[in-house]
Amino acid sequence: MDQLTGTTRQEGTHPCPGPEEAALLRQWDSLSGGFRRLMARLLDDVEAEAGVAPSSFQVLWFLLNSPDLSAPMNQLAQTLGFSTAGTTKVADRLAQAGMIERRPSATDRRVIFATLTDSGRDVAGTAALALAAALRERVVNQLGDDRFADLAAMIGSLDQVPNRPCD
Amino acid sequence: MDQLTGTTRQEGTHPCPGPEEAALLRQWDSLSGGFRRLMARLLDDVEAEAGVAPSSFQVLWFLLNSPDLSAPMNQLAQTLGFSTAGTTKVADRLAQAGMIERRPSATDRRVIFATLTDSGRDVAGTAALALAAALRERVVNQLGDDRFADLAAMIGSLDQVPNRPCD
DNA sequence: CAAGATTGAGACCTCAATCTTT
DNA sequence: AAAGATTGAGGTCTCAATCTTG
Repeated sequence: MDQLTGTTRQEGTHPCPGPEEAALLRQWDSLSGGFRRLMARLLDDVEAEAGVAPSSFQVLWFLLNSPDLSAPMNQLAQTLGFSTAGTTKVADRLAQAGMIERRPSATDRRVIFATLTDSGRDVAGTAALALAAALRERVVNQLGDDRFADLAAMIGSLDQVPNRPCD
Repeated sequence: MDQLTGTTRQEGTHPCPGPEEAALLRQWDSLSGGFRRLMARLLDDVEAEAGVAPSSFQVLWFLLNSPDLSAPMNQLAQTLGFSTAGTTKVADRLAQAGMIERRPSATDRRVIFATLTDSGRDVAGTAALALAAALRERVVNQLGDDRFADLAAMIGSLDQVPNRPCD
């Protein structure tokens, strides 16, 4: 029994997690699966009410909270967690649908600003209301306000970059 | 102000969430974003150590915990949360890589069993150990055992299907 | 050369249609 | 019919390469 890894490893056998690791992994399975299903239900609600796909909605909501209802492609990629290439194509679809417009920056001609159109503003608001309603119904009402806040705080505490040596 | 929806809706303006909804949505943004980034880091660790993609790992791990190291395609689709079509192609890749074999069922000739090969068993074990290690380092050690259990329990309580009338 | 954005090729999943078996 | 599995077409994202600007 390897004290460091918890592996039970014998000659001629396969590497395999011990009972402690197995229990941990099963917990993680239900956690990640549950979160994935929850997310899917919420986004399905949004798509049913506002007719907008998840990644598109994330862009619309970000722009709705941005000054002048616009932001450079760069920032959109960051909030989406997408590559810049993927972000370009999300923006293509939104522009094709008439929800955003592309405007080159005056100060730095490399950057392109995405700006909400009037119709994009409507869709963004409608979708946001739909998500908020679904959240209250499916999450906050089930957990209670404080446990929901605990949940958000726990995940947030895990999201700190551990690669900042000292600041 | 619409007491029911929290919308501030005036003539000639756009639908837009009020301050309460906006705060809720921002909380959700950081929650879902944090979870997504966490998941990505864990699965990157697994892929770096065992060279196996997320959906493939999920299948391998499920088979490793199944009797006779095998399960029908049907069950794989359920645990993946994929369509049966998508599951077929994940199995195609795993079979191509020599990690699983397809065996038709003796009792019901519609079903196909996916079975771990010897090499698949190795990869599954290695990947599981890698994920367990990453989980301990990035999650359990940060949160503590009980808060991690709380987290899993909260998400689990949200995962009950609300469409079961009475049982 | 580095940074921002885009393009094309490729990987992965879904939907609709199909085939086989029950 | 209905259920299990597969196929082909289509949509979405990533990677590598490219182009432009700083």
